[in-house]
Amino acid sequence: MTSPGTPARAPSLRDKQKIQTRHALREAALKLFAAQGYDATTTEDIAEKANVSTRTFFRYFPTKEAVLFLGGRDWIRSVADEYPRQPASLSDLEAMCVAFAGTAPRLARRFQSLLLSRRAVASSPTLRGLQYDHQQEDIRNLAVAVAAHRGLPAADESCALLADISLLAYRRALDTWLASLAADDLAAIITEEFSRLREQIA
Amino acid sequence: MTSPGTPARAPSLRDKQKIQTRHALREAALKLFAAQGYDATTTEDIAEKANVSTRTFFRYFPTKEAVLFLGGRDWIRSVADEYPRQPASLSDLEAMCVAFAGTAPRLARRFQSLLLSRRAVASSPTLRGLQYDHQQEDIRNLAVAVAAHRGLPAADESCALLADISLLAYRRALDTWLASLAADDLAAIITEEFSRLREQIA
DNA sequence: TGTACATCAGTGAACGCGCGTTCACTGATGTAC
DNA sequence: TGTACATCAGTGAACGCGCGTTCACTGATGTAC
Repeated sequence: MTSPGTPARAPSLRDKQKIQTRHALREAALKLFAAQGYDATTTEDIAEKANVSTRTFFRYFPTKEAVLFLGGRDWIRSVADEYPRQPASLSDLEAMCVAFAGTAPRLARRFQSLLLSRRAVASSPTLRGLQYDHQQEDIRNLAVAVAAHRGLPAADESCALLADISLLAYRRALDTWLASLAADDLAAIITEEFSRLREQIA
Repeated sequence: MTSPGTPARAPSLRDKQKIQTRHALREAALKLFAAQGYDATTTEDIAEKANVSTRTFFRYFPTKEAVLFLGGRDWIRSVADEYPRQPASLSDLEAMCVAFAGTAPRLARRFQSLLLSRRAVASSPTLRGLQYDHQQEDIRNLAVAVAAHRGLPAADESCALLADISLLAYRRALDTWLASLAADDLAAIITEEFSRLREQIA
């Protein structure tokens, strides 16, 4: 929201410290959640690890949940952007597969933090619920991209279904990848999962 | 767990009262969650509506979450039983579709309570997380049935994927059905969703 | 460049609230004889 | 069938705990001159 009226000043020292504090809280929370579990970690623990007071925690995040950054909102956007650019010779699903595989390098760089995040989510139903919400949002966003590509004014059931299936395949690939504990060949795993998908439906 | 050593006595008055109390708590909770939301409903509210003390609530359920009965564990079992009985002339996915459609009448009878449950789940991330967990369990159970049908010793990735996709289609059908507020033709909606699935993959 | 004031990130302490537990008890139901 | 005792569902009150809020404050950073 950098409105035209607000010229982007260079970040002041204060701004940098704020960013630093926010980052420290996020990082501390992620590590603690992964290590001890979400419920076993108090906001006090997080604040302490980030070297600020509990009170400060709540100045940065309205709730304990909010400290976790689950949404890859820029990530799904890049998939949605990539999808319509695929050649018309590919089927819808093939195009989707390529679009997802294209994000693999970016994800590979976040491997460690994705692992921590996964462990954190595994520790708490609430976090699984929030992750589920993000998935639903991803489906909606991707469905809109599919609709646009098909020249439809809005996403219909079929667009949403394609998005849903594709994200399912992607999620399964991601799980396999993270469980393998090897930070490479995510793109290959994604491609494999999509072809398995075609096999099972045929 | 009716062990052979414990002959099933006729339920005593006490037993009946216990069942009744448990049922009253479940019912009260479901209605309150659907009406006011999960977080806005206290265990005290539930106990009061069920005409027992708060203390008694926790004698029946270890946590507030536990009062909701989200799992259709007998339901997924019936799908899993139905699936291998389909004629070999059907494809895996067609067989799955028929197996799911077969449970439609049973679900139609629970229409009202499913609607309430859906509204409750919509009100809280925690409940969505628990529902997600049940979905994962359903996938595993169904995958085992697929494996058995295919003569495999254990469920592999392909079995799990087929189960995952099928449940996805089923869930989408269920959503459409519940959103339509019409308690009939669930089987038709399921069949339609499965054929849409085939279209999108082809 | 230096001074005076304004802003604002961070803090401490006290508090409200709901979940879930512990303890000591009551009274209805069940059982032994 | 009737009495005496045992069991156990339900209760009230007090408490611990962690999330999240409110209030009043400090001291560092930013800005106006």
